[in-house]
Amino acid sequence: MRSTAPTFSPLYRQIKDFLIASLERGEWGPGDAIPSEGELAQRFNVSQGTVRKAIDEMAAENMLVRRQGKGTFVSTHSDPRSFYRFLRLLPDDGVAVPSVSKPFFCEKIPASPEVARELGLRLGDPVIHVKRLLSFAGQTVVFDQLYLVGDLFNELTLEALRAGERSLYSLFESDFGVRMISAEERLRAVAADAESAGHLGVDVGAPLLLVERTAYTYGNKPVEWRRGLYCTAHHYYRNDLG
Amino acid sequence: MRSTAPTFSPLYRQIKDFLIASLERGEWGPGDAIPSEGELAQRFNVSQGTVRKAIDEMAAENMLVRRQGKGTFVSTHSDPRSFYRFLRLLPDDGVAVPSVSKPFFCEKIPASPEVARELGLRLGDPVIHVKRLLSFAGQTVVFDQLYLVGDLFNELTLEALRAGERSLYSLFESDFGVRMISAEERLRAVAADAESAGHLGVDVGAPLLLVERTAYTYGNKPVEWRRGLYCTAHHYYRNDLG
DNA sequence: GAGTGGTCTAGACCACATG
DNA sequence: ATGTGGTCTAGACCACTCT
Repeated sequence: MRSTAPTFSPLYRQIKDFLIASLERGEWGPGDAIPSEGELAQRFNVSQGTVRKAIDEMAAENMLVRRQGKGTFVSTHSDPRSFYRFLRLLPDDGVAVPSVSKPFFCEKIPASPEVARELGLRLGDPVIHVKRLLSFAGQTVVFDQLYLVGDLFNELTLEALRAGERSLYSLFESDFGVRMISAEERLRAVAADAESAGHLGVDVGAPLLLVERTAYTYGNKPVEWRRGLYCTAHHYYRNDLG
Repeated sequence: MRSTAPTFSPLYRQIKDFLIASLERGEWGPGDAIPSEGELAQRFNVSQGTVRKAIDEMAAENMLVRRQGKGTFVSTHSDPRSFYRFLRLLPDDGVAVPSVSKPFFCEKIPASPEVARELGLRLGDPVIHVKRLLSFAGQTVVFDQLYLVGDLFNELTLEALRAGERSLYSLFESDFGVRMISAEERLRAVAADAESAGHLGVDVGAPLLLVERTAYTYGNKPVEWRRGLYCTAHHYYRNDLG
């Protein structure tokens, strides 16, 4: 790891970058343990403290999860305690409830100007358009429209989406090897149009929370753009300003 | 340090707690430099690395700001680069613009059930009720109603609120010694009522973004509850899911 | 040059999980 | 008993800022 050439990034950051690249290559799958700090230190010829600092940063960014006595593990969307953190909607009483996803539309289309811009594609590049509803306790609360980079989700079908009880991101991770690491959301209040009103069981013109999300995988590469309409009559979007 | 159970907290955490208590006591004011890592290490009879870890955590929580070569400083809401991070509203083009706050109402009232619950007060305890408008580029975009713990903001008047160009939190910090450290927000889409519609220049029933915020000072003590109505016709609420 | 935070090392010991 | 992450030390040197 020590390089003779003049380099401007500290050792622990080079190690972090190497580990991220390894994750990207799929060297260790979601839920797997990565090598111990001691072993990595030997492998890179650095002290354990240096490896530790690299892993600390990655854990802070939710790419890895440390568990004392057991090891360090690759985060996974299947594990609620580590990677189930993108849905911020809670019922009024604040008590989280399992959600049920009901996809009902899936089609490959050419990217519109808006979608192309948000996903960093060229106009007309293939994207997968998905529509789904989300329910809490039997009540439909969210109408989502997803646009996925076509090259990465080539064989995605409605049947595949409907299989299993997993979250979408968990499915993307296990079936397509695409892991969502971070996302940026833009929120607005809008009036319900006819389609949304029908899906959510509200009147046309009723206020809905519009949530537009761009989701990124390793290297801040955008892979999903999503437009969700949330009915906030009995639920709210929670945000912690840390 | 703890008494409920024989659970021991690590050294660096005890040091962190001590530093937080010092900040709470006002030992170092906002913007001041705290003692250097070396000096603190001597003072506590620990190694510099242990002090460092305590400060690292506090910097990650935005209580302190490190500046290489200069020192470590107490965060302040007056400094845009460190503590001006609670307003998440941006114009559609994404380019931040300075905001102008126009308070127009300030009155001491007894806490309603809702306010008492959110602020951890008893029903009827004194709170300060403030109303203000926020503008971007001459356009009124936010109608805020604040409820402040009365004991901490005893002499707050409309004149004081109007003095200066500072943000409210900057004023609270310098004039009342109350520093907002973290906050929790709950967002909903609602229809504009008559008062809000008038202030924001929209029709009654137009969709508005309702943002309810509880803000906390040191020790997670709630000191402000706020209900804001955002007109999101040309602005959006930005949220990063890290 | 003096003082600060930032990186890195080598080694010790503690706390937790598992066989 | 062994292996893992978590804490702590003492000291070295680097990078940045100011005088």
